[in-house]
Amino acid sequence: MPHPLIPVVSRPGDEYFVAGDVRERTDASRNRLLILRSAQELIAERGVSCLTMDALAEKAGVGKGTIFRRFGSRSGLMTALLDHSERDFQQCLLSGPPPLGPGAPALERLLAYGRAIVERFELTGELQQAADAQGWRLFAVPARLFQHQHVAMLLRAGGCRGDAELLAHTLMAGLEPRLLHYQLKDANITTERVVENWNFMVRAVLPTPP
Amino acid sequence: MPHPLIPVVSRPGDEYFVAGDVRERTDASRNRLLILRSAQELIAERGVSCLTMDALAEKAGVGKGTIFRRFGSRSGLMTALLDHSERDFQQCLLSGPPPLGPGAPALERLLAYGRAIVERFELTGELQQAADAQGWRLFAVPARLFQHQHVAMLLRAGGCRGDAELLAHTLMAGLEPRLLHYQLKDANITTERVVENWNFMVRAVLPTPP
DNA sequence: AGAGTAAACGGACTGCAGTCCGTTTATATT
DNA sequence: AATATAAACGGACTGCAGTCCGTTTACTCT
Repeated sequence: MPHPLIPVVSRPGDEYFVAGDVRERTDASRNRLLILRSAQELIAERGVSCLTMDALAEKAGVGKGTIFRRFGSRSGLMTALLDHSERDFQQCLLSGPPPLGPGAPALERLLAYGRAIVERFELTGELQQAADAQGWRLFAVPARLFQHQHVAMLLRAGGCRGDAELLAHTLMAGLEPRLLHYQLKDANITTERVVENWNFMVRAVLPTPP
Repeated sequence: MPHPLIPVVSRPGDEYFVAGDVRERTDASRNRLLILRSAQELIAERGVSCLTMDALAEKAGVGKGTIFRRFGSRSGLMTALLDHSERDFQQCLLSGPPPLGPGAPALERLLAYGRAIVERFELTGELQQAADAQGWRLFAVPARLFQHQHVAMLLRAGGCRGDAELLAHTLMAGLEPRLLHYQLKDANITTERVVENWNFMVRAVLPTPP
């Protein structure tokens, strides 16, 4: 089902394409860029929700089949559009400056993580929601798995006594794009309050420092 | 936008229809039952994901417009199908036997709530996910608001020191159908482990009893 | 360079959710 | 019983995601 050339986001350092050696044909590469660039333009003009695959195909000057061959689905396309931002973010977690990156205590890093996610939502939330769609395999997506591992690791490093793997799921569920959208856009809850709540949860779950 | 006759689930005791006095026309009522019954049959035969609105219209012997007039959307229909189960559940929370209902300490009631949600997922999870669809107004739905209020109330009653309203969101996010589906069906995590994790979170968030 | 081939292409086609609007009908009123 | 009217009805229609498959094309091998 996953086409070998569908772009993915796993860890920084991974190659952009799943299939190891196969080189991307030049026409394929040209069209990929055309499609992504056109998509960004259309989104800039009319917003994510107005982006139809037909319109995109026309604007990019390619057949609709080409888009689907490459990105698999509308949400696959959105995922690809998020790719750069996601890689940057992963890079920050892995080797950026503390407290987001390594070098700070686990607790601090978790707090920074929550704030970063909320702030990132302000920028890319609409895309994130569109990338969600169809969602019950959302959790098996590389970007998601990476972040889950990261949070679970920090929880363990912080000396958490619970089930780090599941706790990471639960905590992260509180930062889901859909929930953030509801809280920030519909329920008029401030960013700061959301971040504070995350901080509270994290502290509640980690043992209090001596 | 919400049609006056769209069935909702708010609190037990509310009337089934939003509009106060307007009586449902007899043909409307007959068709509503026809549609719901046919939907249940089709789902029993082929599963939720195979239920198309066209097939349903044909089986129920009504026009497709009639279905949409009444239920608004596919997920509205699913919500209506969940209605009974939801009402029963709400009833249990409000006036059932402890620890789910009143009479037990807040902590116990929260633990029971988590277990009940997970167990309910086993029965109605597929429907819940279908009712989700399109979801970023999911959180404004009556059934959801009710449960949110309930959990927030228990958190306050339990002496929680954080932001009860937001904590309720976050905790409940860990019991979302999509996440449960991933954990229980895809990741092969046991029910018991999920429940244990909920218990851990709830205990972490409430002050330890003396 | 020329042939062979695997991959990419494109756009007509399918299936489904959701809309629109002219028609029908249940109920209230006289 | 006849009339009025607001509500309900139904199915053709639209728009969009996603598929299919015959055609084209970029590379490889000789």
